[in-house]
Amino acid sequence: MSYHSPQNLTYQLTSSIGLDIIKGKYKTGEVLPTEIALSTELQVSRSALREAIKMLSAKGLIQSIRKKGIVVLPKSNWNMFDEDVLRWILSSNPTISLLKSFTEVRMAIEIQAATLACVNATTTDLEKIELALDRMKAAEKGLDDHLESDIAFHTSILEASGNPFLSRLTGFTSTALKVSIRYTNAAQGKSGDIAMHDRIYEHIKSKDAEKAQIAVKELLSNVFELIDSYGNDFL
Amino acid sequence: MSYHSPQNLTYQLTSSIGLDIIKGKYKTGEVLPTEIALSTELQVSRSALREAIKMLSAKGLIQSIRKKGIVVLPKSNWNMFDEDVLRWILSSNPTISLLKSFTEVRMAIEIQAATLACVNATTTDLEKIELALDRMKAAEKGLDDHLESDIAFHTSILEASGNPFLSRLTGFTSTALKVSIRYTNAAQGKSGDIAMHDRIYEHIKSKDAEKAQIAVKELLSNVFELIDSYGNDFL
DNA sequence: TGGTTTTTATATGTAATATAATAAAATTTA
DNA sequence: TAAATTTTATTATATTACATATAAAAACCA
Repeated sequence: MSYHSPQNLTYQLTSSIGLDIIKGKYKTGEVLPTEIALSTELQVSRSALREAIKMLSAKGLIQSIRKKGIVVLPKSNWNMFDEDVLRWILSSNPTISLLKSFTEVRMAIEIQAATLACVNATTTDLEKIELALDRMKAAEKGLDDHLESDIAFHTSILEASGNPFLSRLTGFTSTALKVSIRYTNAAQGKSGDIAMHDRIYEHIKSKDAEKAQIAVKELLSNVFELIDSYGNDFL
Repeated sequence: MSYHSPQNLTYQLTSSIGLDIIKGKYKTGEVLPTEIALSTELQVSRSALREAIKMLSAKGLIQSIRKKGIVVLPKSNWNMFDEDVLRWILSSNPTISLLKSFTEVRMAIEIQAATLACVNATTTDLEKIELALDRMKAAEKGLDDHLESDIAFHTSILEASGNPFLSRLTGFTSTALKVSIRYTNAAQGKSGDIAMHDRIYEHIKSKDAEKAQIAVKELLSNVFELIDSYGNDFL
């Protein structure tokens, strides 16, 4: 899903410096080494480095100021909904608290998406949700991938909402799912899980917004509990 | 709030090309003119142009591909929660439907934020909300700015949520408010408006999540109706 | 002819260097 | 000492050159 070639030097630099910032090598308000220092240190041209710096500033991590240098912006400026930023944060700092925050946002977004889907979902949208559900059932029998089908289910609801902002949060949700599952290790195969997903689908199909909301809330509350119980082994 | 100097050439290019893409001058899948063509056309160096291109690709609007060129990515890749992208979209295409979608997202986000604020808000957080409320009341008497104080109120609740993702959506909400108000022209001065804000604050203060949720929902439903009624004059 | 390989052209990727603009720091001057 | 001036450090912009990947064209071959 990364739309930058990883072999691209500029993007490699972006990731590397971005990670350094997120890991706290350079803290808020601090200035990075000068462009010349950084480019010689990393053995790349100043142009390549500058392009990476521009990408990071486009994502809200840093700001270049003449004569002063490249300063790290406060976290409140970081584009948390940028997939790169999200991935960098999670790959370096996947705390339980962050996973919970993730789930809280999912709760807000997915409940609204389900509600809107009850009104706006087209036949095609509904088919996509059902298809994802079928894949989840197939995964139970080892015929498909648990994680991928689960992601497909949730993103198809976001898309069915008919809201362009919600439907572009598919990357957020899929990242959340990937990380949650990697760190809680559980989720899949839990009995009753499919049933809950099924219920969400049925309520959306029958356009019962209230019940759909409750069903989504129930499902995500379970994720919440899961993070709490399994999560304590980590961090 | 823009953290790039507007006099900065690279950023000017970024905005200009970004707007062109959003306005549909270059459509999804199409390739932009080559770097050399663009830079000569715009009378800037190739380096400056390339830096702008990198910023746009960091925001998910385009992707540079060797030999093929700079292609416009589908809208599903655009970072809609990036403030630049948001502003470009709204300044060129402020449809009623988009304003409604905005409000739907606010609904999702702010209800969750209020709920969490009931649990997580610190004394300082509550003071900030109250201060914003006081400013709104002052604005009623012409002693403060309506829009600014309204924005302050809503962002302070997002911050009080204690959720790092929600608290970084302040830019989204403030943009939504600015645009909504510019295009509906109304909202401020509406009797009962202050009262509703007051109620939200009181419920958060007394940690009554359910009532806070209802109050936020009520307020935003009003915004919704406002867009519907006033909005039809536009678009 | 039709498919395969080789060549060429083209666009982005990377590098190196020079100069401009600018804001902070240091110095000079009244 | 305080204001004006100069120096300096850092990013900003421009220019040029070359590298590299690859799509398209050309040449080749069975």
